[in-house]
Amino acid sequence: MANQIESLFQALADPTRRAVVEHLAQGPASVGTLHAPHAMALPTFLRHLKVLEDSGLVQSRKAGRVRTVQLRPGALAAAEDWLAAQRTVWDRRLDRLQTLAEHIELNDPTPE
Amino acid sequence: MANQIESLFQALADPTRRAVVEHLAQGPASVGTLHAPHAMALPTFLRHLKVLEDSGLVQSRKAGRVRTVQLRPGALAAAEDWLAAQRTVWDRRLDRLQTLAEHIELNDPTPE
DNA sequence: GATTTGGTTAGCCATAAGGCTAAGCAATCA
DNA sequence: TGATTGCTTAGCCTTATGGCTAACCAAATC
Repeated sequence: MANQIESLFQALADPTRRAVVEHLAQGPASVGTLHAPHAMALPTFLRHLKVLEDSGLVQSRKAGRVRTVQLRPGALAAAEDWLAAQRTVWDRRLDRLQTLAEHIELNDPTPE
Repeated sequence: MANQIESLFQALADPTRRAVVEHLAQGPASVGTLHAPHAMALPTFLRHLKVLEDSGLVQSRKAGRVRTVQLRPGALAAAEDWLAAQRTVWDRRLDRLQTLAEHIELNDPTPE
């Protein structure tokens, strides 16, 4: 599951792949359709799709000679959870600092 | 600020860097402290810190010979927002499909 | 049944990313 | 002031990543 997060962020780190995710948020699409707006060779694009699929963000199946790709519901959850978790701890800490500052006028948060 | 998202996900794509973020969520720390749990040479580790700092996730300043690093509040927001946005469109779509399915008995969208 | 179409596989190339050692430098400490 | 500590810089190496072309295969089409 830690490896899940790994490949998730990895997959989302590339602009082409994020664009594909955004496109797919509107609904499933064929490889060709997804490829069209991207100025790169199909094989190159296909590898991006593979990364997305390996990360679990996307799934696809082939009907005839057309492969249709769609988002996998819930796939973003892991990433969102991680981010939320960080922010939670963090915010709580900032609250504490804030409280502290109100007491001792710490206007230059020199740490540790 | 699309480039913001870019470097954000990029920064979070590496396990060492995510670990540093998790560590820093507990509070600011010196370079040495942050480095300790990681089995890699300091210079290597320093470059991870640089990536984090360049992405805006982290900031640091030097007092004497010690550099202290801390999280930048709100830095994760862009990433969270992007994820939330995708999920929103997506979920709405799935709702529509659900509705559709109730009408026409589309009971197996199972791919793979 | 030949040709197009949509995707796939294989292989090559250049750059980026992540790792290392060695050496340097400024602030402390003995 | 000399040694130690905490980082920093420079440079090198290896692998991963993102891009390409060429050739191929199977499903539609003509």
